[in-house]
Amino acid sequence: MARPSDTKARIQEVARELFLRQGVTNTSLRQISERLGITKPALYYHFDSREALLRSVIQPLTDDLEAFAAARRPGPPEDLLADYFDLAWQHRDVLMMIVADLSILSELDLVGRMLSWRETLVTLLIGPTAPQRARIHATVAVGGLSDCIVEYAQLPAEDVKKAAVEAALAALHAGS
Amino acid sequence: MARPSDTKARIQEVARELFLRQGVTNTSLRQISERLGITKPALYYHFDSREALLRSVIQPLTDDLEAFAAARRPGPPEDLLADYFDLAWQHRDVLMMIVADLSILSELDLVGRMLSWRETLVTLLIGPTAPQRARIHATVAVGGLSDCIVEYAQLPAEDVKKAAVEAALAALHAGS
DNA sequence: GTCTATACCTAGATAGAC
DNA sequence: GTCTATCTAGGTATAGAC
Repeated sequence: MARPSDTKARIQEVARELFLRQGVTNTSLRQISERLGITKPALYYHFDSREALLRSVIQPLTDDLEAFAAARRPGPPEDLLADYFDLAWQHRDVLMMIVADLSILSELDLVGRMLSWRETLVTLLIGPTAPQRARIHATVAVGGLSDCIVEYAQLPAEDVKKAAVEAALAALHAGS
Repeated sequence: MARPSDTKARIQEVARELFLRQGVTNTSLRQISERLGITKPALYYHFDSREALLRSVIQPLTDDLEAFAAARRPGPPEDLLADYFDLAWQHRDVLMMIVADLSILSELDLVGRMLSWRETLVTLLIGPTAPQRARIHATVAVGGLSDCIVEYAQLPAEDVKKAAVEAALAALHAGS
């Protein structure tokens, strides 16, 4: 056991679990280390800082969002919204963690990237020259859709997806 | 000047300003006291704890939400959504503060009350017996509307209100 | 290469003098 | 009503033993 760097993976697992269950701010390095039966400073051998540890927990989500924004081409809004839903749904646990403590976005300098991903999605939905009214409609669509991910995380994915995407589409096309 | 308890009001002002500008978590009692030219323990004469101080900053919003939920009767969704928009818009600075650090909701035991207000609004919109699909539509509507308050807080209220309410209405009635 | 012991800082909070 | 002094708990980080 404990092939050399099992420990690093075990730290990530425990950190992820505690971050999810009791929030990022309310989880101390001491708790994590005690849970593992090692001392606090031992964590620093594997991670440069608490921030680096947190970053590693969030990375799967940011990687996927980055790839989505980079690879996506304009297309039918229903497909874009559905694919965005699927991506977010896959990472709904980490999303809930972030929503519960949005200050981690600024801590990790993720605010800009988040805005840029959202901007990309909105532009894919309504095009680059749309007026502000359409932009607000798109914000209701994307924002409302995202809220459903977190709010109905424990329901069957397909039910939530169908209803949420149709509502988002309606918001997008409001008054046209 | 400094009628005896000016100081309490001055503390609130400074705390509010710092909480808004740099976030609740990132604002210490030391910063607040230094800004006022008094010492940290002096704050404790006026407020029992940091939490009590934070609570007093948020209170105008919670009072208004409480009154809204208590007094409102079912009516046309466009009126309900418009009135809810107005109320939230009035308190958009405090709302941004909360959104930037949602963990303060659980710190102040406000999660339950928030859910209950939202529940009340949803029920006013779609009635008490509506199926889950309608409930999800309403969540997109209310969630998307709220997102716009925070995202477009610096634009003219009327422009945002018109576009956001019409998109929320469309989401609410999607597929019917 | 892996972890322990330890140092040091800042936070919120309290006691008691003035 | 405000101050000095101090406490405790937690945080990050380093030096060095094994």
